[in-house]
Amino acid sequence: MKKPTIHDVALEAKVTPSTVSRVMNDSNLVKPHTRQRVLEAIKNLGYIPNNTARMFKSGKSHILGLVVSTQHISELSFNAGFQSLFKALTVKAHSEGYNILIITSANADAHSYFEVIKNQVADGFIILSPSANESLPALLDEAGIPYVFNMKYSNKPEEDYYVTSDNFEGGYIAAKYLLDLNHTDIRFIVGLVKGGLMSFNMDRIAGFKKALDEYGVAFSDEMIVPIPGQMEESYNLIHQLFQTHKPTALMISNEITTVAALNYFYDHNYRVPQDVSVIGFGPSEFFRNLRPNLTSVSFDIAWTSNGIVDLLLQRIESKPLTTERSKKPELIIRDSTARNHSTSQNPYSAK
Amino acid sequence: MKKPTIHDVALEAKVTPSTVSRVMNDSNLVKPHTRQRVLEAIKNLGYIPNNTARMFKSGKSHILGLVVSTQHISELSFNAGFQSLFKALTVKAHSEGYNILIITSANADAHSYFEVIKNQVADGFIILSPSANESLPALLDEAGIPYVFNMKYSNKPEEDYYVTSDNFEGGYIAAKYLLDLNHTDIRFIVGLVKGGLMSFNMDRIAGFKKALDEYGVAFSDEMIVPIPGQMEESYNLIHQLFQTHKPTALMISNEITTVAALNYFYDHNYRVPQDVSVIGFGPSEFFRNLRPNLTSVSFDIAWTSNGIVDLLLQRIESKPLTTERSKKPELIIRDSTARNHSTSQNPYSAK
DNA sequence: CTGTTAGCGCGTTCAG
DNA sequence: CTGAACGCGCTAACAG
Repeated sequence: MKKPTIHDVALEAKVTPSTVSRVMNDSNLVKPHTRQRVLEAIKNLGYIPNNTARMFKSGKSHILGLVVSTQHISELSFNAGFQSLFKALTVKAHSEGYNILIITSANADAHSYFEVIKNQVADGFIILSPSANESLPALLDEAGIPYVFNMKYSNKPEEDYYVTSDNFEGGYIAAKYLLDLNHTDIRFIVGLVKGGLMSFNMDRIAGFKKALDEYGVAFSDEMIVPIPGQMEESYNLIHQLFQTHKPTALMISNEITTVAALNYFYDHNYRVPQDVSVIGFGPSEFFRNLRPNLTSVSFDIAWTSNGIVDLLLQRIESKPLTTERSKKPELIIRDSTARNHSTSQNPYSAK
Repeated sequence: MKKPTIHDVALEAKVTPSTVSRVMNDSNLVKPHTRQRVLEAIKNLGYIPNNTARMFKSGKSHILGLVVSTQHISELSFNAGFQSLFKALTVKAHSEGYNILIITSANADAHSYFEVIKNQVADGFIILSPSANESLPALLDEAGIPYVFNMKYSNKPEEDYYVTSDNFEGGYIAAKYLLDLNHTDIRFIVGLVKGGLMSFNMDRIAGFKKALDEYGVAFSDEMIVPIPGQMEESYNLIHQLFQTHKPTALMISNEITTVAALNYFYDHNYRVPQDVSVIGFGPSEFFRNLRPNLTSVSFDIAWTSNGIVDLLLQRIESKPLTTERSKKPELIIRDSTARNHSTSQNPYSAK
């Protein structure tokens, strides 16, 4: 009835548990004949080693905790970036002999995150899009828990464990391309988490500003449109935006809002790109499968994911940290962007 | 340097490990003053209990293994059903005090699955869309490993642990609605896994046939169009299909192919629903956010997910199995279906 | 209320 | 090549 242990196998095979252990771990210190007997006993009893005990004994779980906010989980649909990340992390972890444990926390403050994390079994943690404040790394460091973020976290990158796309560059190349197409009346729609901007959006905005600056176009706060929600809320806010003033070009920092915008344009007979140019941010495959095909700043999420896992494993194994932290994205030009022929200027940024 | 153990805390607080353990587990058998001392020692040393040891001791991991094929993982984008399931399972498991461990297997045969599963730490397993053959339940049962599938698995439901949507009903109501709209030239596109039909698609097809039968429309094999692939392959096969013969209505059993079909129609100026009616299968939110809004057979994935977790926990805790195994889906009528005015008949099913 | 004792299942010494 | 002995960190049973 009860599950057989290594001891039961030992009795059955007329050896000691040590020998069974050696067989289980492919030690070559076992005579073929003995091994044979043990193997048979294992089969007879249907013995399955207690993995918890093995973890306990070895001190390694071969599990990586993937920490995501419940908000993030609930945004899974149409959130192509998260999907790709999740997929690539899983595949990479698996190829390194690790499994992914999903850990969610309803509250995203540093203390809640830490509480949840420290009660988990994992060799290290991948923390996605932390909106927790800056004390989280300190808590984790103090507890000796290895972790890696998927974005810059503090303002001191040299103390920071993360692997990310170069978001500054992303904002920059998107804006530059639109400016080249004679757009100046641009809106940059960025997601909000709990009312605040994530670091990656701040970086994209900085890149956006740099491009404007290079082209002598004045920046104004109205160009940044924060969208604090999901599909429906995004849709409504796009509606509101276009009721007030129709920009000639949109940069949209998250995929859900991008879909919402395209749906809005479809429903209201705005033509993309004739009436409005649109640039998305995220994994290329996603935008290729939208209609119209979307010009997008394309992040190499497989690269990021591999880097995150590599860096984390280096930390876990106390090896030198050789992983590159950042990679430049690429602008993929498709059918959603066109030259601006109107004279429409950002009404707010008139010099 | 080394992480402090319960023993170190005991020394620091001048008590025994048992007392520390009591404090950690909120036992009320500790004098407030002693508790205070222990709590301080814990804080001073930054003590974090060894979760592996706790798991080992208690024999429970509070982890549910989610077994998915690597193929499934790689189809994550646009696979709304899987996304919803994943999300809802995570949320539900979390609300029950469990975490989800992602387990993937490149090979989907029963033996590979079993090998992977038995080397994992989890109290039970949720096995998604198993394409493994029927021996998997037997292997699991023999090893005493609790599991639940997300679809009927064997042909003996009474021996089967699963919670699913009623797929027969799904196929039936979709076909019936199209028949009511005067469509007879219908194609039912179903996904293929490793060249075979999953049980849920077989059920949907059976429902489809029943409706045809009720309306006196002859079934022919050509009405079932297997699509063995992802976005691009789906797109090409839709193209091929419409080159050969244009049906007046499409039922599409998976979301990726649905998107591919809509993209194909967009690219080739087919109007939905004027030129072709389309019904999707999956979670409602997904189809509501497509353009045109898609009529769909809507599965209550939250219900299914909750049921899967409930049933699994009942098995884990050896409680009576009270969970319902199946729920009828609902047909949500939106903008992608219209009455057929042509006289086009399924050329293969002419009586 | 607190301490003592014992053991979960396994792997790794160290002897032989 | 195999066995005996020990301990990983924690908790539960039993004493006191």
